[in-house]
Amino acid sequence: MQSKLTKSKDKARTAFAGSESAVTLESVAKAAGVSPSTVSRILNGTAKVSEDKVRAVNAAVAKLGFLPNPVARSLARGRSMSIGVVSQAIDSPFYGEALASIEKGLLRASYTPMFASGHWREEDERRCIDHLLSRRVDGIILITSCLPDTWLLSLAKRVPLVLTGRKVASPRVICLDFDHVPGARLAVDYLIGQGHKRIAFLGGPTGHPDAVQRYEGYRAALESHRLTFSSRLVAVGDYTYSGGFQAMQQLLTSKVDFSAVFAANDESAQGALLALHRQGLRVPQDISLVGFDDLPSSAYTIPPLTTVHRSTDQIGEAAADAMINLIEGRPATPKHSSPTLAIRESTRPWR
Amino acid sequence: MQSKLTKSKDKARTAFAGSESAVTLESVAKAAGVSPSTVSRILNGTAKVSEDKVRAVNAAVAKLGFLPNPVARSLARGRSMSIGVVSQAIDSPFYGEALASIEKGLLRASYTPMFASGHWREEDERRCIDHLLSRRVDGIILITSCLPDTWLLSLAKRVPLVLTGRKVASPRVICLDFDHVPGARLAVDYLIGQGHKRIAFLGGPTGHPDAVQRYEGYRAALESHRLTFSSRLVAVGDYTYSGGFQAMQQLLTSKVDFSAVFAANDESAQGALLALHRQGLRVPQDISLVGFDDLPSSAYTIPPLTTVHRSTDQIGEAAADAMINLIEGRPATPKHSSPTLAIRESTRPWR
DNA sequence: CCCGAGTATGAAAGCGCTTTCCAGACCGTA
DNA sequence: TACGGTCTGGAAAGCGCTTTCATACTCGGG
Repeated sequence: MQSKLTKSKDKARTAFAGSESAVTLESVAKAAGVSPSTVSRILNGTAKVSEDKVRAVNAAVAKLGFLPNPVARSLARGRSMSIGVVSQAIDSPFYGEALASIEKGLLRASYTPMFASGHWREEDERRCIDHLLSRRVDGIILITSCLPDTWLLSLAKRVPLVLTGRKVASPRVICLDFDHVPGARLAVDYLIGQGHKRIAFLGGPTGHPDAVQRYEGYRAALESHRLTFSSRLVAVGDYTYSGGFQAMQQLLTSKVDFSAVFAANDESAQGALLALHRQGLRVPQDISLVGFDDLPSSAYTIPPLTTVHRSTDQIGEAAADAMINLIEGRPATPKHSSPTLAIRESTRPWR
Repeated sequence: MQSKLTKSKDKARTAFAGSESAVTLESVAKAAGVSPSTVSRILNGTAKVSEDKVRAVNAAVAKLGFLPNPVARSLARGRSMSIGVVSQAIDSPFYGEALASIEKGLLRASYTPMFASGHWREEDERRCIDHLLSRRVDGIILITSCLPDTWLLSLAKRVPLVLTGRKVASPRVICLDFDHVPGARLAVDYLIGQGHKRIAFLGGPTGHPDAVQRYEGYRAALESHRLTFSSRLVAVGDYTYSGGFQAMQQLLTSKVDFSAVFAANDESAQGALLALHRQGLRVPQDISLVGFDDLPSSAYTIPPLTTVHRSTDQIGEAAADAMINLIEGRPATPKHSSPTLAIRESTRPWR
């Protein structure tokens, strides 16, 4: 009854945080008849406080709908409880998913993510890192940075770092392997297993670390099956639809012979799909195609795309966990699951 | 033991903030031989200060590499210079683009966006609004909220709001029209202009404000051309690929007759595309299909999708500008550009 | 019954910046 | 020369919280 009423009201207040226009820790202290320090101690569990005071304070907190001011808290503690997440494009389909899972992981530990995008430009990336730093983030997660290692190393002196797609040795840095090499191998091995011998590679932007690793995986797979590599079978895209489209066209006009294509990401693959279609080539009857990333849309292309799948959920949460462990001084053991191949309808055995 | 504890704690602090520039406004003041207040005044331009002191301070700032601590600043000013942006899914292709442009617009005015996702669930959305509020954002941009108007109205009492896809009358709220109705009309008008008479509608989730408006546009277009509406021509999707796929299948198995389909968003349309393909129906020869949103991928579907295009850049920046104007008390005049139809290859005249 | 070891709690000192308040310098005018 | 007014810039009081330091107070052993 009474309690029920109070409860629902409280909930509403909290919901709007309307409660706190002026409710401070001090007012709670006054209401509870204790000192601010005691309230703080109770709220943070930083010291033992007698049962009755705890009750009094909790009651006051509930009654006033007190919500600690994180800004003041940050200032006092010297930590902002927010961590910067810089990716290259917040609106990229693949990274979008990863960001969503980072958000989830961070929030769970009550850190707030601050997203920023580097747009594949060193300068932009540097600028937004500066911005995050000025906002006093407690750590930065860099999703496939394009900055040089040395720069990152010195950045690590200012703030703990989690980064993907590269190895930088520092106690304040955790590197997450995104399995580009084994993923690419998986794809190409599969094609080879299907009897394909002449497999083209539709690469990502040169210099882009991910792209380089996927290329390496492609070459490694060929090599381990003793298939000769030919640079004529390689076309450079830029990870976009249009890049994939153009690269495919180029491959087609160059008259090289191939029966399968491994595209370094799904966006390229989808562009390639259209280019093939325009040439009257059927997938998979004439050409087999494998992508990388398993975008949500890739299950709905025509035909549905066979592609390398990684659990973005796990990736993102691993990144978030790694960061939190790093910050809180716990040992960080980024575990990760291996990539798998989502076999759909864009591939078939050769001949 | 005791010492060990202290030490590890110390280390932890260093890890967070310790190593970074301990250069504060006060140290700048000292270096420049003036008082902190003067430095603050110069930095913020809040009062007139003599030329020589300005020079001295600027020199000191440059020399020490002083970067004001935004946390302290927020606490003192009572404003955080950050604004909350809640969308339903940070990883949705369409909203992703909008978020990117909001980020740009906000950053330009040196506000920081704080993104959060509601996942189309009232509860989640409420929770993340709470979170943003507790972080003391200066305003909140809600991209197609699913919360009731009354709730938003009372939220507006706490914090200025910019919201899309609905009308809520309040001086502290700016509503941005995302042109769902005219956009949908555009699409359907086009199909009608092409001679189609039986046009199916592949809707979004019921109750979703955007979806409702797009549906309205569909009906309005039919009506204005005196085409009779039939509920049998309407299938409900959920804005996802698979939803579109299923809805299309349902439409197909229901044996209604139609020559064209208007899908309420591109993801649905792409799902529908596959469903049609599976049935051996060709687009556009057998069925014309129009989408909505013009996702980057939509130019690369097979066939490339005719779809309603809106300038996400402008939308996002308009939202950002509106928010900033609202906060800074300037009159906000959200201007917007009309949607256009990107005519590609998924449509053709009837018969 | 007293003394030292704990312990629960309050007072107060920050965290780094903004802003109010006030004193002194400087100007013009009578 | 004196007086009101205008400026400039320093001192200091916050912003709301954490944390150290100090102070009563409890308890058990000698």
